[in-house]
Amino acid sequence: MIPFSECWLVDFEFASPAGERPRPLCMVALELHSGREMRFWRDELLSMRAAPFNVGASALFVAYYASAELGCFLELSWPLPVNILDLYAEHRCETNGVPSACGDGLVGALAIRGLAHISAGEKEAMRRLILDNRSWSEAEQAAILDYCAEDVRALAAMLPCMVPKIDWPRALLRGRYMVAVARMERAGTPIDVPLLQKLRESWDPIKRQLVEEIDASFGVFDNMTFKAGRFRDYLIAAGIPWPRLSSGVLCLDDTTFRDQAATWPQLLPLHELRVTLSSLRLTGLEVSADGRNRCLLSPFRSVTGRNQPSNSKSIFGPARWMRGLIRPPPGTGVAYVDFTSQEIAIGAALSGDERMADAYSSGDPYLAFAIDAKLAPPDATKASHKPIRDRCKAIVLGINYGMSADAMAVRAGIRPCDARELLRRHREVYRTFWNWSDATVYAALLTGRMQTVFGWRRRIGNEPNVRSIMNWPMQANGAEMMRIAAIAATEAGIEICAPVHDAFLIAAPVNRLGEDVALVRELMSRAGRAVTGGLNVRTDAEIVRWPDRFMDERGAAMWDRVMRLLPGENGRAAA
DNA sequence: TCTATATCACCC
DNA sequence: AAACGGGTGATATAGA
Repeated sequence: MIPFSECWLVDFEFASPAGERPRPLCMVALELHSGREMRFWRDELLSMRAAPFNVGASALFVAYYASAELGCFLELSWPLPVNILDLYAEHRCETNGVPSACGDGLVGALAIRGLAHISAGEKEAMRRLILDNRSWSEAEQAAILDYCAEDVRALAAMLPCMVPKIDWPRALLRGRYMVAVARMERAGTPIDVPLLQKLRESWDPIKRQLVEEIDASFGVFDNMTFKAGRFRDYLIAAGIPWPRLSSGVLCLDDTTFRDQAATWPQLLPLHELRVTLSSLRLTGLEVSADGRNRCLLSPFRSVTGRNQPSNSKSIFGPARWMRGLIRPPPGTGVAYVDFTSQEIAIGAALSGDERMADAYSSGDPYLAFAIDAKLAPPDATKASHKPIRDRCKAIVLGINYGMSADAMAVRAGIRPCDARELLRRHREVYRTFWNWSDATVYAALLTGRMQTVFGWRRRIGNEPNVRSIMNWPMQANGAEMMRIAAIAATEAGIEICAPVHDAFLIAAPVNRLGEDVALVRELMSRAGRAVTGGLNVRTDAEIVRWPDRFMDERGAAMWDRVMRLLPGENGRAAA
């Protein structure tokens, strides 16, 4: 039963060139109970000041991937629907964890429910016609509207199948998140376009020059590509032994190179060259004419319910140093506000382990573990007990991922037996957490299901990965916390440029930036408490005002290196 | 010559 | 037996 008197199924067709906001082309809306249908072409939509149907409290707005429709609402400056049901989000929630045989698009979602729809080929043909972006003949307009109406009828067919399984309050919360997604996708991240242009133009010649210079003494490149065969020949000639993978091919990863270069320093320039060449990817970055990096956030795409934007299209995808391209325009600033050790807080709260919660609340859960485990005295500090704190940090972080003692030993640079001992102490000190974690894993394996506090679900497949199940509550509830914070912040009028898994980049005029940062932190804290049931999840904020550029300190060295390669004068990193 | 796969690098 | 969770994507090499 649908608890609304009106139920409008809506689909827009629109074009959105890389990085640009959507350009609505047409819309079809169908009311489920009465069968009333309306169709509008672009010019009519532009003349309307609000949606031509009820979007108030008594009506339900239904769409597939609603952020697209809501993005069109924002573009048209229409008041947004109060109640949103996104069948994409519900489809994902219902089938999450089961490999999707036909994908998670509208066609696939219909197919697994035994509902026929137009073929993917026809859909592609129509998309091409729509993206053609010219003026369309009357016949073409009619064809596009028919196609749009076809999708709306598909929604009408799918909705009754899904209604019995819908958890309304939570489904509507997910719908509300899709508004936040539309707003974040619309805002985008400000980019230093002139510098980006320069990098794009100069990179190829720079690369060529670097390869020529450095490869002169190695001869392992063929034009611009590294050849494993030639490298092997070089190694033989130079008498350097080299590790191989089980498949027999040479190990060419960063760690192996670094280790080998410690013994044969002549390899250092080659290693540096490989690192430099592989780290700059600018071709896919979607930047609009107004200097904003915008891309689909792909909400609910991962098993944990996290957003999953394309790494090449988003500025937060590639290596961190490239974030130096983020630069607020004159008169404005940006802030990167992230949850501090979010997953530790969630684990402590959901398990009810007060000792772990205290460790989190102390501000340094790693040192607190060292003290709790009696590896450091109660008055130890980060400075006084750095080595033991570092070891404990590696253990605590590894535990999140279900890491083995051996892997932790490698990471912490300690002996496996010492890592095992630290792990044992962790289980002992935080027994409540471990009992909960073990029980959660058993329950998941027995029932084949898991769920977050706000109802994001996961089914367990045939070959469950226990480490994945162990980590899922932390990551999935973390994603939930982010969704709630995103809803609250966007509804409060904060401009969120992008969500970054446990952080937001926000933008504001400089005279309001401080206030906005304070507000977003308060709203994130509230979202934290909503998920943890009261434990305060702390946040950190990094503020950048024009004319400075954004910089992640872990990327500053590489940024400077690249800037030195560029011809002419270039701004240094402002951390 | 094109495509599939393995490997690697990066993000949180 | 493997033993680090969730991802995307580029590239080099093998195979059709």
